Amino acid sequence: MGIAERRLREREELKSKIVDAAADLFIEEGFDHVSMRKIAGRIEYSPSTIYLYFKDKYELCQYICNETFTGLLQALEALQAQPLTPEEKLRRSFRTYIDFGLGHPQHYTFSLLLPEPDPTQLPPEAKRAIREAGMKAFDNLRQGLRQGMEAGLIRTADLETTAQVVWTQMHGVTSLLITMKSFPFVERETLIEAAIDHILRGLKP
Amino acid sequence: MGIAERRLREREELKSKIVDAAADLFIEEGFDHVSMRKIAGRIEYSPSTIYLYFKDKYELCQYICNETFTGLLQALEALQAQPLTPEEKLRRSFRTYIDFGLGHPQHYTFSLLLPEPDPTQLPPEAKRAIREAGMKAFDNLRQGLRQGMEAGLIRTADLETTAQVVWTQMHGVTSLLITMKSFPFVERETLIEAAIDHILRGLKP
Amino acid sequence: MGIAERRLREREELKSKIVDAAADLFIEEGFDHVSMRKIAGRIEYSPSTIYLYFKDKYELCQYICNETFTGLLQALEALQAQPLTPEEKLRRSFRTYIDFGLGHPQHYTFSLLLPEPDPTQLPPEAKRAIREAGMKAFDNLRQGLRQGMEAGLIRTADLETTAQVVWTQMHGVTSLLITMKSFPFVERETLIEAAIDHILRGLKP
Amino acid sequence: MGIAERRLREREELKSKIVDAAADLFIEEGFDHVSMRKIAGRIEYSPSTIYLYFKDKYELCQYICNETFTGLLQALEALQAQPLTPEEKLRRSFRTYIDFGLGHPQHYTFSLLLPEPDPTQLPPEAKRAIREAGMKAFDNLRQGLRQGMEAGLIRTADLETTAQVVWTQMHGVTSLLITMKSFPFVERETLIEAAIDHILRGLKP
DNA sequence: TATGAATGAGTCTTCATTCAT
DNA sequence: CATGAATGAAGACTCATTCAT
Repeated sequence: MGIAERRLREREELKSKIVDAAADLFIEEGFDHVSMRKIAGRIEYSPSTIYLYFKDKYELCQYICNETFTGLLQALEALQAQPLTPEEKLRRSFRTYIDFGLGHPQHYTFSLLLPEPDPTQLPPEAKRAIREAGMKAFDNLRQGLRQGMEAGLIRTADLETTAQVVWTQMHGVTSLLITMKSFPFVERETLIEAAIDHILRGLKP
Repeated sequence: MGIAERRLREREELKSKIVDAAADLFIEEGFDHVSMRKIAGRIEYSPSTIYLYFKDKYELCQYICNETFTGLLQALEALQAQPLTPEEKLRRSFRTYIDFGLGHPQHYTFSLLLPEPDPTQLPPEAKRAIREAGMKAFDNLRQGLRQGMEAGLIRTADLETTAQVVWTQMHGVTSLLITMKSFPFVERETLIEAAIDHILRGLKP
Repeated sequence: MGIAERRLREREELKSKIVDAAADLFIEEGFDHVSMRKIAGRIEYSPSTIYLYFKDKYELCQYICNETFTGLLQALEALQAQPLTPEEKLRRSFRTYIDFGLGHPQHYTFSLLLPEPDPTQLPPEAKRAIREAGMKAFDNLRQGLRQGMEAGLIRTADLETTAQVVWTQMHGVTSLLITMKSFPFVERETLIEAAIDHILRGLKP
Repeated sequence: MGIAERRLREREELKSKIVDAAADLFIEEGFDHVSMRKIAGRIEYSPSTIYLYFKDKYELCQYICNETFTGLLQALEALQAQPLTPEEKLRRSFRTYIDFGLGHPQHYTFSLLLPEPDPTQLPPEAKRAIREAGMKAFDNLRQGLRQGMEAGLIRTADLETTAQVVWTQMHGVTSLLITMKSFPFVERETLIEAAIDHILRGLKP
């Protein structure tokens, strides 16, 4: 059985290698300019090997995005578990969201920045799967805001609308900082904190 | 003379056709998936014909973007000319920006949503040209905020930071509404107005 | 009739312009890289205008080559008319040939350097016409050698063979100097004179 | 093992096929008129297959030329090893050079006949590589002449100039016989021998 | 006479994918 | 399990040429 185990382990390792190489390339070159050849080249395997692990380019993408969005969700949930004031939780979860986006720009882009109808031509089913984790993260935000309203920290208003507005605003900073690398933004830290302050101020009762 | 005029008109018409077809395709498929062939096919001309009107794919893009950004700028400037209170001007200019983005989603996308390093590999010079009009529009926003601060309508803070934050927030709604067509947003009008209110509230002294 | 004359003159002038521009481009870029567009662009006329003067690219070429070979022939004939010793005539006609080639490298190339079967795909009839003048020039050489033999300046041998050998040798210097621009030849003048000396020495009785 | 061997052999065979087809086409149509498509068509493979064997058109060319120039060099070196008188060596090396050119007309053309600035637009580095073997062959000639001078068989003169003149003369016969297929040359063997005699006579002390 | 418009055939090249081994 | 070979479709772009005006 040692043999079987080793085989399995090796299999997982190669899959990881593929995913990592692909993810790096997404970041460096963007989805459309990542080719199976380039991925294969980077890990020094043949292109056809990738097809033993992923049905096609799209499945590979889907896998990558799922994998990292799960990361966001976990970070947000970990936050809930911490002994913080609701306000602090809120502020920190904004920051977590933004940092996540900036830390995984290509996945963020892939899932939230690309316009529909889908320029990547991902099969709809794949796309749905990719966005699922995003939805869960959104849910987390909604819960946080609800608690804030219940605690009187946040002016009462339609929860869903409020959550969506807040989301758009977090997304605003995140995406422009990714997108407009060459824009002469003020110091990044300053901008992010100012944005978060602005959002919170807009939520005050 | 009638002849020359007709020729010119026909030329303009075909140019329009090309631009429209290209813009549509950008919307439907994204920059990287628009090919000269596809554009040509859609208008039932030969691919080489397009080259009589645009030097290359990049020039075509640049043209499209310039064309519409100019539109935004004009709309914003028209607003300044109107006899409105500074606050009203501000609110309306937010709305104008958002509506513009939603009304020209692909141009907006093309100019503001695409991540860098540039997946389109537009020559930097072209990119710069495209963004110039955007810059002017941003300038317009900055002036509006300055007036607001001077009039005491807006809490005093670093003008540049404030302008950038506000921009990210307008961009947030605009881009998510474009990007996430399938997300179960609340009624669009409600969301936009809530977002603008939220931004303005965050600006209050 | 003044009008008709002017028209004719203008026609000839434009034809000249075309031919000159084309010849320059041949020199600069070589036959295969000269396009009708480029020629037209250089004289600031439209490509289709050229077709009013030449049936196609090949006819244009043919014209150019004929034109300049005629020049070689004239130079050689002028030499015959001069009061020179047969030996001097021979030496000078070698020099004339070589200088002509170096002075019109592209025409020389076009007519004498291109391998057959014809990479330019000139219709055979056109090619024949181009080479006709070359033949006349060769004839001139043959006569010179015959006179040399008759005068006892040249070792007697088969005239045709001798003429052909001499031609290949003149062609050797000429063509390599054109072809191998980057080869570290000794000083050009030295090389040419040495080559001519060598040819003449080989001809001595 | 048998499998791997067969694969390797098949690979070499296809590579040969490509090279042969390309070389034939170069001969028939000239560099500029050889397209990857045509090569592929001739061997009944798809164009993209060629790219599995050669990076691009230039690499293919370079390969072809290198391959045959190496042949010239070897033939010349083999000659040096033979127990011949210096004079005989000289005469035979002239003959070897000429025969080589006539035997590989397209490679000869490609390397020595094409005018510069380069109509083929080979990247300079490729061109350099191609010409290197040619240079070595020239060196071989120079050594032969030096020995001849030292042995008193050849009139003493500047070695470099002499070598270059001799080269141009060998090149003269070779290239005209390639180029002017339709010229009414005297019997080829006669011409070649006469040319060599002529060269040697010119070298006599 | 001159031209602007248009095109079809052709250029090199890249890529996702399949298949036999 | 992994791969090397092969391909067909598609990519941007150029060019000689025709034709109506």
